[in-house]
Amino acid sequence: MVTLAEVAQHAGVSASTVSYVLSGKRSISATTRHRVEQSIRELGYHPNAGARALASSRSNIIALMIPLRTDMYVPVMMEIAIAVATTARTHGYDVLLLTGEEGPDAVRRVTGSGLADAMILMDVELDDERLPLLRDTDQPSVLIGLPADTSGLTCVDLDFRATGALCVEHLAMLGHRDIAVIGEAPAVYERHTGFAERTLDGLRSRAQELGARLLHRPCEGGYDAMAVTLARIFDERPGTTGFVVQNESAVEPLLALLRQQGRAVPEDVSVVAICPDQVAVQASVRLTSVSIPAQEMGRHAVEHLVAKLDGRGEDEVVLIAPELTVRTSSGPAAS
Amino acid sequence: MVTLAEVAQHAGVSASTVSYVLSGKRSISATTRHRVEQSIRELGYHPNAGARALASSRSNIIALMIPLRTDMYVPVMMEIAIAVATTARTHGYDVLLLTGEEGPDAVRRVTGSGLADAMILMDVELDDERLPLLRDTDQPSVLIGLPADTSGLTCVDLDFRATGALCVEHLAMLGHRDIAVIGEAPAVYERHTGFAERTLDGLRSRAQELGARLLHRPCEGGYDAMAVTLARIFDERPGTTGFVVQNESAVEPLLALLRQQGRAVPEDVSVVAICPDQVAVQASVRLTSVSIPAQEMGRHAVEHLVAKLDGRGEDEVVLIAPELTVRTSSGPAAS
DNA sequence: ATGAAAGCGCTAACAC
DNA sequence: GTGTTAGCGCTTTCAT
Repeated sequence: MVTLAEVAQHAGVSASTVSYVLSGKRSISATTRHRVEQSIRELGYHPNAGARALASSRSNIIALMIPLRTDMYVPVMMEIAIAVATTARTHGYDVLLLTGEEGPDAVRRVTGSGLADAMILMDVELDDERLPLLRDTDQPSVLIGLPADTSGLTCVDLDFRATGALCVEHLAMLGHRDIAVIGEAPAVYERHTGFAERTLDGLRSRAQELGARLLHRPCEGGYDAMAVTLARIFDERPGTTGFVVQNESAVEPLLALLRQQGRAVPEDVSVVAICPDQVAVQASVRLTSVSIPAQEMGRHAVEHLVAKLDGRGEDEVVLIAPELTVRTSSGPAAS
Repeated sequence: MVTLAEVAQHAGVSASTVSYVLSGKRSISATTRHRVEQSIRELGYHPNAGARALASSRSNIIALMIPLRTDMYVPVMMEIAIAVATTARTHGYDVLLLTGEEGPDAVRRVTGSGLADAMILMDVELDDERLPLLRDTDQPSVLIGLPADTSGLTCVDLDFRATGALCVEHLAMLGHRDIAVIGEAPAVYERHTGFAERTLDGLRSRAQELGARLLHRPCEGGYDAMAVTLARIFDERPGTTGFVVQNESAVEPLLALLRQQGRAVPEDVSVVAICPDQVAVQASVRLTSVSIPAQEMGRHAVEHLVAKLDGRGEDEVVLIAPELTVRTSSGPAAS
């Protein structure tokens, strides 16, 4: 293993000079810099992470807590994780992957041990038990998702309320009066996941403003569950012509069932999905949808964190504006 | 920040005693152990990761390199990543998330800096450029996936050759003679991904042995691509009655298209999928499938790594035997 | 623009 | 069974 001292000796300078060449924290003459860089290359030197962390009390690591569950939005989580990792690298940080399993203890462990300089939490619940710890520590953090009380926290999320509103609006403008919402699995609502409730809020209030009738039904994924849900919906509201789907694993079953029942999309019923673009494009009908900006959220979270670590950056709530892409699953209501 | 020295003082013992209580590397009398543990709790002590890494030259971190691409098996990757993270925790390790982006440099950086004690590589290509580096270093590593030359390496993977054979066997036993294989996107084959080629090998050799005719077609995901591919297949081999699908995003489109063409599953055609169980169960027809044991692979990789780090554990190639679950998408060939 | 040297908090000989 | 102490490799004052 090559040490900084060896590099210093090889280059004929002192250890501190090598250190400063590396950090750029003080000016170095061009000649010595080049000599040092040359030695570094020749010897294949890599600074020791532990020593660096100990001396500087900076690990250059960002912790990312992902949910343990894989019942929901897996591709989105993955995309966020990848965006976090690649963005972090461009700022000189690595990413430590934590699962929700340890719960609040993970937060204590990471902040207490100096393993990471900052953390990003995904899958935040409305009243998340990790939040008090985050408020108590001076370690910067960013939530992806929105808890009930955001005071003293930085959050990044899609504006799900606006997303709900946008979906209803699109359908209402097309003349749809009876709109059904296919939601996430009941468990998601039971654990009060913020995005699901906020979407519902947006859907409901906008529907009321526009005089549309809304029927919301949570739905487990899959074909069978969707069949039951759909039957109930048409039972209660036979005149339903608009659908909003916020459940990836219900999308294709819904389309298949509608087809099977002889209801043409978009001639007889319109469908708007809230899902990643990939899902919307690959579905058997190209879906009008609001996409989930996974990459943007991940990138944003890291950049905010880096700003905080550099002493810039305030606490704030960033809500990303939803964008609805019209594809071929929505059209004017049959009259 | 609470240090080990402070704990020692508070407990009225020396620093080394505290250290040994923590590591269990020498016997401590019950009374001192309790006093120390008490102090640790009272003061809320957490060992400093950097200091520990420096002094012990062990970071207690395992690096996990995941592919940057998200065109394939995203839920599987996620499941592996989660299994790796949780298993690692049970052994006292944390997981550093690296994307393939940096390529071989990431390997150099991590081994060189002592950031991680070991690494797990996913998405290994047949002739992966990271392999020489792994062979050169004495840092333990495990590949999830199988390169062409496994000498000096430890690998864990589903036995895809046996998987292919098993699928053909199942269909052949049911009397199917003309079998079509819907594969991954062409790009996957072009980059010589090991699992895709090995599956194909298994399919082909077993088909030959059993006297079945095989038609292999790569396929981009999605409905439109699948429609084109399917048309071609029935064009070339009108008598096709068996399908093997190894492409998650082709599964549902295939089923929808078959339905649309009036080909009943499993009465007219049988379908066997190679995919996660979740996909097989949630599809519009419950699919006979060979599942991808993501959890098992992740767990296995970590446990092998931990064994190596503890001085146990040999290099070896672990091929997990495929299991085919019969569901309702396969049946006797129409005669 | 460069050097010397004092730690950072912990581990692991080495003593007893 | 416990204490003493010398580093681990780096950063960062304080000098010059």
